[in-house]
Amino acid sequence: MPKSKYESIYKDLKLKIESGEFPQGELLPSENSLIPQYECSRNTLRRAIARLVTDGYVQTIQGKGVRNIFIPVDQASFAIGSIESFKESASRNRRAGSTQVLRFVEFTADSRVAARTGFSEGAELYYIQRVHSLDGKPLILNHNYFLKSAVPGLTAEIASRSIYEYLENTLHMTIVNSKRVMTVEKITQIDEKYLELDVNDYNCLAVITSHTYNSDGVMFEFTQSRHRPDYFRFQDNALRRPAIP
Amino acid sequence: MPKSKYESIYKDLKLKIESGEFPQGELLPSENSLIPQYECSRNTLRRAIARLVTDGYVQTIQGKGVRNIFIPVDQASFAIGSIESFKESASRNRRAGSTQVLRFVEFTADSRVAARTGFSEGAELYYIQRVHSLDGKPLILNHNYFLKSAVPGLTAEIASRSIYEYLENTLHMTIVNSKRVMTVEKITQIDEKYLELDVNDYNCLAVITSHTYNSDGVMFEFTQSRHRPDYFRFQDNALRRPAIP
DNA sequence: GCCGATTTGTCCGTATGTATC
DNA sequence: CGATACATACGGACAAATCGG
Repeated sequence: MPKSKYESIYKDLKLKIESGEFPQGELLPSENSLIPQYECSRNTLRRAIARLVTDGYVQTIQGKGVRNIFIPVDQASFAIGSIESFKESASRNRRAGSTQVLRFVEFTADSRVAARTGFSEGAELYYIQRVHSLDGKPLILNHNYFLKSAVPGLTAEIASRSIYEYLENTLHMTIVNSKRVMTVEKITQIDEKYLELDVNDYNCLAVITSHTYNSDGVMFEFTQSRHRPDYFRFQDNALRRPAIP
Repeated sequence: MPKSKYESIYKDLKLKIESGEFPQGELLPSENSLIPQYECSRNTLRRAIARLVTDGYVQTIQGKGVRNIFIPVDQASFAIGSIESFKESASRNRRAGSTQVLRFVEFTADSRVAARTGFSEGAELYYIQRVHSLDGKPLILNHNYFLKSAVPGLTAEIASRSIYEYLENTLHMTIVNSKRVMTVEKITQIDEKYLELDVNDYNCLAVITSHTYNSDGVMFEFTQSRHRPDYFRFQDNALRRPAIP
């Protein structure tokens, strides 16, 4: 049940590209030939194609056509540019994911926490510490801070399944925007313990710090994800020129 | 001399947001009030705003308005989601950047190189090894492979300044798309030497591997960038729902 | 080099839907 | 409920780039 026409066209084209229906490296059928197939206006088709561009699936070339530059990636990876929960990543990569909740506390942000997370001082927060494992191997240590007023009723039980599923399906919250910063940091004793690392092997890990906003423009989540370096792999598709359509 | 109307509107709004002309966390003037100011159609204005959304500058909320969620970042960082040369990053962060060319060779891709880079076997390539420094401190060790047929006339002298400047201003090539993968790897002796690292300190670094395409859809560059971990910082802005407008 | 056909890029005006207040 | 604001969709016009004759 796609909400909009351009989205269903986008999904259909994406599927056809992934399945190899369009030859790799070649041009897709022209706009004018696709428009009657989808029974849509030119703008609507172009919108669908614009999304394929930002996905890195195709490249438009003025005067020539739309080139299919899709390359399948078989390795497990996390996507950049889109927000994905661990559970979604696991299922996309067809792996068995599991989550263990180490800590679940409610507290009030003091000045130190406020400065670090971006929440205001005095805000009521949940702090959740979790380990995500794939095929039984611990890969990610997560430190989550959620704004209680925006995410009421969170429990350790929910945290052990999927917080995002709860936010979207139960609270009907719309997650929109996430500002993320990636860095590399030294491992701590906590990392060593829960990610089963050995300092003599890797002595640092990949850290992703994110501020996430809901559709009301409220920052409701601050998270630090600490990734095992040997299983960390982030993908990105960067555009130099246009960016939108 | 902005090429298009929507781009100049985008730049103007972006500037006004950065300069604090619109209050932080508040709504921007509505579309209908901005349209007469820019003397444009609604579509054109919405296109400009859509780019601000992907930049993480604003968030549109149906029925309410467009919220300014811009937060200035003062730390030096590299942008994800857009392609930027080292020289551009340095100047954006107002730092003194310098580049040292360690190796500059021309060779033919054998099967091993072809498999690793994605170029076809037998392709004529440039291989360039460079160190980028900021304020005299070596930060990035770059291994570049360029397709000779697409990037003719490259010299070590050009490589010591800016290859992208040469590509765009002299060869008039349009760089469009770059697929990137970020990982964390152990440091090698080469890294240790040129990035002045100490294995007893950090024993790994951030690696960004990228395949870059020009406007003809030709992959003309394969690059591996190895970043000093203590100065590595990548920013990203992720969108969960739409992606385009 | 020119010209015309094709193809993508930009821009406009309008109508309708949907969410917020 | 009506007014406001953003979201989707359509159709048309012209510009710019590419390609073949």
